[in-house]
Amino acid sequence: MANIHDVARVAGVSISTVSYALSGKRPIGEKTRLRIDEAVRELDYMPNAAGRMLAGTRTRIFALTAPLRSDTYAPAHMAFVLSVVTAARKYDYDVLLLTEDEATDGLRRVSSSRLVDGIIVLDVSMNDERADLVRSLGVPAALIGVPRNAEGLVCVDLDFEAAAGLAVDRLVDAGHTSLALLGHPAAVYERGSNFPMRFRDGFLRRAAEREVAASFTMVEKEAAQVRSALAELLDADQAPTGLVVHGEEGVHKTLLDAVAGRGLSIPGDLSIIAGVPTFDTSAFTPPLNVIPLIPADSCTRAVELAVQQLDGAVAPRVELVAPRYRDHGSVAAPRPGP
Amino acid sequence: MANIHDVARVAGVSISTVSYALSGKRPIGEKTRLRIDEAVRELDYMPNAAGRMLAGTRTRIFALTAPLRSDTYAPAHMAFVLSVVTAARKYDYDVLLLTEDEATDGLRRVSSSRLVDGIIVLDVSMNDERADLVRSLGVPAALIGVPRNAEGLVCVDLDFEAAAGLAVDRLVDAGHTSLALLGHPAAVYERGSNFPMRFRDGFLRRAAEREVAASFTMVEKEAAQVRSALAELLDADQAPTGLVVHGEEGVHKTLLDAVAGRGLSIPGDLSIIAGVPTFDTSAFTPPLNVIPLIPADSCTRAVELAVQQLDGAVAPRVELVAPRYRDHGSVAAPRPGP
DNA sequence: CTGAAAGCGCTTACAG
DNA sequence: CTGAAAGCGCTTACAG
Repeated sequence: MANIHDVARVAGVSISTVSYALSGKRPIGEKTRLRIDEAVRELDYMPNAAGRMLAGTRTRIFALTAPLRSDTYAPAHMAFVLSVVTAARKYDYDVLLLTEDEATDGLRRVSSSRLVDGIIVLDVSMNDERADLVRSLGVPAALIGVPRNAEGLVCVDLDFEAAAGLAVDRLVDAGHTSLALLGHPAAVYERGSNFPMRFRDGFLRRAAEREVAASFTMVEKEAAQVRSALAELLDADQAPTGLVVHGEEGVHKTLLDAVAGRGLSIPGDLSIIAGVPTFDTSAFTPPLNVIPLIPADSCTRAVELAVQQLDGAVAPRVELVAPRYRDHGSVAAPRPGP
Repeated sequence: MANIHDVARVAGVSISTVSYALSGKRPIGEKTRLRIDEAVRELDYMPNAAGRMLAGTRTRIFALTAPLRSDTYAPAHMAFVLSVVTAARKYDYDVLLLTEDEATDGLRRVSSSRLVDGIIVLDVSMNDERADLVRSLGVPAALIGVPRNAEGLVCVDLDFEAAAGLAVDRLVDAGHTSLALLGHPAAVYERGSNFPMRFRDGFLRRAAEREVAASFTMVEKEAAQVRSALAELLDADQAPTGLVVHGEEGVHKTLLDAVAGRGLSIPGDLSIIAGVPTFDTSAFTPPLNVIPLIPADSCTRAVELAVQQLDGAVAPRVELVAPRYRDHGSVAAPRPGP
């Protein structure tokens, strides 16, 4: 395999000229450049990665730590992982994948051996030991998700409060005055992640601001529980006409079944918006309006912030990504009351 | 950050002694080793990865190319990716993740820049351009899955034929004389992957060998189609009493619903075995006996074969991983005939 | 059992 | 606009 000396010899220049020509870090004469380009092509030269790493200041590798917790939804997880890789490649960075069982040891290892220039931390939970580790390592890092203690860290996450607020706005704008949020199982609110809480709080706050009735119900996954939660809501006085659902894919499907089972049509009798799912709600029957959790949005920004840290200090921050709304026809004006 | 010279100075030895002490490649005197160990601890020394790569013969990094095709089942895909990383770590290897959109370019890049020592190719399809590329690159590589042209390549895969044969054996051993295989949708057999075919062939061959009646039906995903396929089988003369199911998670669930809907019990009226799923059939109602596709089995072996190629040539091969059988109580003797 | 030294393949001041 | 040379941090013959 050809090295930089071979290229220099064939092109009749010094290796530093080859290096500069390839990196573009200093101007190269027209004819010189052409000869180098040709030598590179002729020899099928590609710079040796280890040589670059050692001589340069960058390894051009990021570590990605992506735990697969039991409550992680695999397709979403995968989408995040791939989005990080895709975003990193735009900056000519490769991504080293670290798994859960080596979460902190792996981070320690790749950063103290200088294998990586920085770290992307995926799926950060409230009490995430990786957050504290990253802080103490002092390595460039961007977290996707917000730990309880985000001091000194660069975090990116969807603006869950705004997302819930957006759902409320769309329903209220359509004329609804009684809303309900069907949330995750109770255990989720007691445990690690904080985004279900942020979503719930955003929902209730915005509903209050818009001066509409609003309720919040935690829904267990079992079909029977979903059905009874729905029944309880719809059979009450002042039954909500607009629902926001924040839960797993299965819960959405069961819910839609249950709604149909009660002879209700969407959006004729009931308007529904899916809150920050990572799955596709446009294939549901009927398709649901949605405020999706878009992996590429957070991941692109996280990679960007990691790259920026390499060139200079980036102020610690929690950066919230704006939610988006997609209309699939599941929201309409409520039926006129009796 | 401390380097090897710092350690040598603190320990009062030469850097070569430090290097050998750390690598264990030559015997070191008792006291010398202790002083080095202490210096390492005191300085919190960790060898620089780029330095090792450049001076040594290994980068200790494998590339993993893991396309996410539309028909890929994400949770399984993720399990394979994580299994590769976990297996690689056992050999002190890290894993660089390459995505679909950079599949061949990425492989070319990381191998000609010598960033990686070898390549693990995931989810190989019949006509996989990555297979041809890997062959032409001449880089150590292990493929998981078998391309149409496997010449010169090291491939690992589940023995799908044996898996289907095992399912047949278990049913026949239990006393069944009429079996049916419910397979994937027709499109799957017309397209890329070859394992559904191998599973089907193994099923039919073993059934013939065991001299029992056997049928094969391709089943579309829609619930109605699953129900009608089942009805057609069970309403026939000589209806099968033992089913093997090779399909997606949803199809299994629909099938179990349909069986229950017909008032049939498992395994009382019908014995069922799930063929090579990547999901958990023990949580179904009822739990299903299963010949699982175990990511760790294939991935561990693939990584092992990749590592072996670094030390010496490994003969090209298609190595089939033996299937395993897990009993969850969904197979019993058939009801005595009328 | 240990050391001095060459060399891996680059990048980047320094110099002209 | 270009080159000679130092140096990044290791590993590994070579030598004793």
